Amino acid sequence: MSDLVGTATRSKSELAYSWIRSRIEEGIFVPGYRLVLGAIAKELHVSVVPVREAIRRLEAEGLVTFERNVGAQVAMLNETGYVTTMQTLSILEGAATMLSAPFIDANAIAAARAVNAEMADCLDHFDPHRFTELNREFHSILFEQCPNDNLLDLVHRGWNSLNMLRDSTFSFVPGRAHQSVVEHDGILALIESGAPSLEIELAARAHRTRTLDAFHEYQASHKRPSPVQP
Amino acid sequence: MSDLVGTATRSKSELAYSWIRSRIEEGIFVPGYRLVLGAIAKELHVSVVPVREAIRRLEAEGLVTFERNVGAQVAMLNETGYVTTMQTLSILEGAATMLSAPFIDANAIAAARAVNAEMADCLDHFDPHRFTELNREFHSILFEQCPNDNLLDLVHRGWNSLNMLRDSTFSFVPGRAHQSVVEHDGILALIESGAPSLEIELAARAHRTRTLDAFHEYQASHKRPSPVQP
DNA sequence: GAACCAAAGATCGTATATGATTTGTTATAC
DNA sequence: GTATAACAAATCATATACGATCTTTGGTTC
Repeated sequence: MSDLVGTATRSKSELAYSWIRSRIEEGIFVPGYRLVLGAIAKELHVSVVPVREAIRRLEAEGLVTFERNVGAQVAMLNETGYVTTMQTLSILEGAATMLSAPFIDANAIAAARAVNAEMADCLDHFDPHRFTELNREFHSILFEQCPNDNLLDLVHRGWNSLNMLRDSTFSFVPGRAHQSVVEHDGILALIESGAPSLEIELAARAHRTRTLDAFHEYQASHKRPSPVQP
Repeated sequence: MSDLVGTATRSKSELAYSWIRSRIEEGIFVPGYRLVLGAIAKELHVSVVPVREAIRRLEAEGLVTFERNVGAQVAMLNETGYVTTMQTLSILEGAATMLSAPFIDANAIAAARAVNAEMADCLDHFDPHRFTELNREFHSILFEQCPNDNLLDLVHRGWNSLNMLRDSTFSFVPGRAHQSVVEHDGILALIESGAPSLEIELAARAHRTRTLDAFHEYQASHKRPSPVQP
């Protein structure tokens, strides 16, 4: 409705796609939630065909799992899935940071520092939701100039999958969050100083790897509640 | 038909998917070839719905491009697409090699060396097709043990896209092919010697990067024929 | 009471049909 | 001869309908 100069008419499949996707991102459709074609179709006043197409697209992007003759549900990463995705992200983000570094100017660095400072504030005022948001923004600034679109695409895909656990219980674990803020500053300083690309890459990668380690510690001390299964 | 103990009954969508895909891989559907839903459906004696689904899946995998109300065609990588994909592959394959290294035993190394030797033979007997095949096999042996499935998946996806140019004119350029054989040996030696993981990763990545450089040189000297547009 | 079987219900998979959009073609004006 | 407009053909997008498959429920047997 509030489309500015958007596409003339959005396809029904497109509509279903963005509708489901935003529901997932907003946490309304939690991991494990069953996506029933007919129900969604009825809700959106379209037939099942475009809904089916939308769901398969979401499946390809890793947000949804689909089983033949059984149906679709919002993806639930098991622990190994989480670990491998984080590991892959450490590789991809490291490389993306390295490739972006030469194109990041003083303005971008200043903007990133500002975001990072606000993240620190969030820690004081205990605002996990905003913190997660800012974290994403920080990475966007960092990668916006990456000359390899293909690589960026894979990074976003990884973020998608990880959003499955975006219950902000973990991403705001004080220890991890604080570490994140500090290391962000470190990476920015490296870029600013014109450090060798490999050094930048390894720093960025190590950051993500330490986040993964923090996740493991967190797992060990807290039992995660099992996801809702409506 | 010659399914051994395959799925009870393959879905039509699955059928269409693998049919189109193999046609692309065999070079029957060349880059730029238009994929008309109705025509394929008729050919396979199915309706357009599963064909449409197959095509959108291929689109998600990067083998096909699709435009609303216009149709699908086999993807054509432009030069920047090729470069970015190669760059991404250098990163992914490097990391995969590093992660696999600890799990590659003497048998696997021997097998890889044998494949590599046959690749050298192919150079003498000028057998580009077999060479490409062996190259893939070599990489399979190298990555089979990678503990990160997610990463492997991305590598395969990259290979898919690159297959678009699998006209074997380039992959068999003598200089590049010979270099490839030599460097494969180098990587195997590194793994065998128990070199640090970072060293292994960088070697593997550098190999792919040099392949990309070779591509550029090749481009400079040979004008690629523009893809067929039926 | 537990295990098994059968029938009902829910949901998916696909064929067919029709409306919507794009592309190609022909005729007319200048 | 070129450009434009109207029309025709091709193709895509989606609704509807029905058969296929899985899941669940209720009953029966041991």
